[in-house]
Amino acid sequence: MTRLTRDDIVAGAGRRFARYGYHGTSMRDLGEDLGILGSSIYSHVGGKQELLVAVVERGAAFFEESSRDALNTGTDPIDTLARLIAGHVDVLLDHRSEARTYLTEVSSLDEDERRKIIAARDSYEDVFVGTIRSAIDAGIVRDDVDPRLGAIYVLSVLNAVERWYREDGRVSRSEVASDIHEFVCRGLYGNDTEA
Amino acid sequence: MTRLTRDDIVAGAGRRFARYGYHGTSMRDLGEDLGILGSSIYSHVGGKQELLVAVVERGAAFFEESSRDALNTGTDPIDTLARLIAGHVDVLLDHRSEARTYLTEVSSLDEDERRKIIAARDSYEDVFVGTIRSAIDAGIVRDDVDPRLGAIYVLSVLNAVERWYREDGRVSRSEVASDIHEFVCRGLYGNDTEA
DNA sequence: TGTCTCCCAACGAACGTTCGTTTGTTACCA
DNA sequence: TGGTAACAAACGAACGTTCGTTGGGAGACA
Repeated sequence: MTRLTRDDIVAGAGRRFARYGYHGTSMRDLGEDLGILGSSIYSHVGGKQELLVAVVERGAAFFEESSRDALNTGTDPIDTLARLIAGHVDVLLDHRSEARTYLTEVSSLDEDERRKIIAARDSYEDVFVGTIRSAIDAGIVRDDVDPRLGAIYVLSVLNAVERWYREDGRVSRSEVASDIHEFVCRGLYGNDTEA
Repeated sequence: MTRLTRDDIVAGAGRRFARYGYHGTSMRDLGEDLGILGSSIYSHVGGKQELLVAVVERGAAFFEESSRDALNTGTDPIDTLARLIAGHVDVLLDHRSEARTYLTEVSSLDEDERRKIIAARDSYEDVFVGTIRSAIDAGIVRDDVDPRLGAIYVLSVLNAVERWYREDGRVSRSEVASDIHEFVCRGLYGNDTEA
């Protein structure tokens, strides 16, 4: 029976929040997962809301880091978009609990923290918008695409991945990423394109 | 102060569940929305879980009806897909509370009901899968599209609409539907196609 | 090396509150 | 006058949280 660290508690909270939601999780439930009493959690953390903040901020940081990497290493708009997509899928599947909680429990955050997270989410979305806009300017993406709507569509497809992807399935995560990239670029019709 | 019907209660519950989630809603909260005491709700309904079931089943019925209409009136796979998309957007925006609760609170349902709803959701998805498969057979959709994945992508874009669409915005819901149709068919590149 | 002290994760009981729900009563409308 | 929507009070259970206590491990000193 080893002793737990604050990180253990936050990780456990993430798993619970992701599966049952913030309001569907009690401190005693969480303690049981961790093998301690609910009250013992307060040796590590100020309260339940503080746990949610910690989980959500971890999730936000993963996405932010991913988009920064894509912007730094992308050679052109479409390459950047491919990196954004692959990075998003990786974050989603490498950090499922934090990612899911980040995506679904924003409304359970207290006012101030919620504003911060919404701002972070908006600026992450802006990276997609800017990349698509650049691709339009470069003549790669058709010019009747609204960059903002396009970004929303791409992120909609991406965020849903976590809900249907099975780790033990016969399709790897990099295949998922490239399949999504192909879908959002070529669509269902997918006539040949020179890009 | 008119007296309320069971439908009023279910509608109010839908609004609360959609905004704050099932576990984030108390019977007293709900009563306050309706102008009565929380305990008075029990004059209309057996309990909280029964309210969730009623809301979710309404949501499921709307989607089921929409897909049936599309199948009955669609002239060809792509026309059917367009109708499925427009119908989905209409359900989402005409019945936001029920639709959102249906999409997000399945995990709060008791075992038996949850299984029923998941089955309903799967058979709704199957309509999209079948339509895409038909479109592949007809040579309209490229044959390297996995119909199941394609359906998931399309539904991912659709289900997200409710989260960003603003009724007072400058874009109508039918414009949303046709824009999404164009996106999922042609993608971002969107080279011309004869369809 | 032995022992002593301090630390702190974890306990277990209890706090006040809120939860979903039950019950008996009231007051209105058909 | 019968039926019932709504009230008001109360139930036990569960909630997030507090608090005094405990017990075992790490470092200091002899």
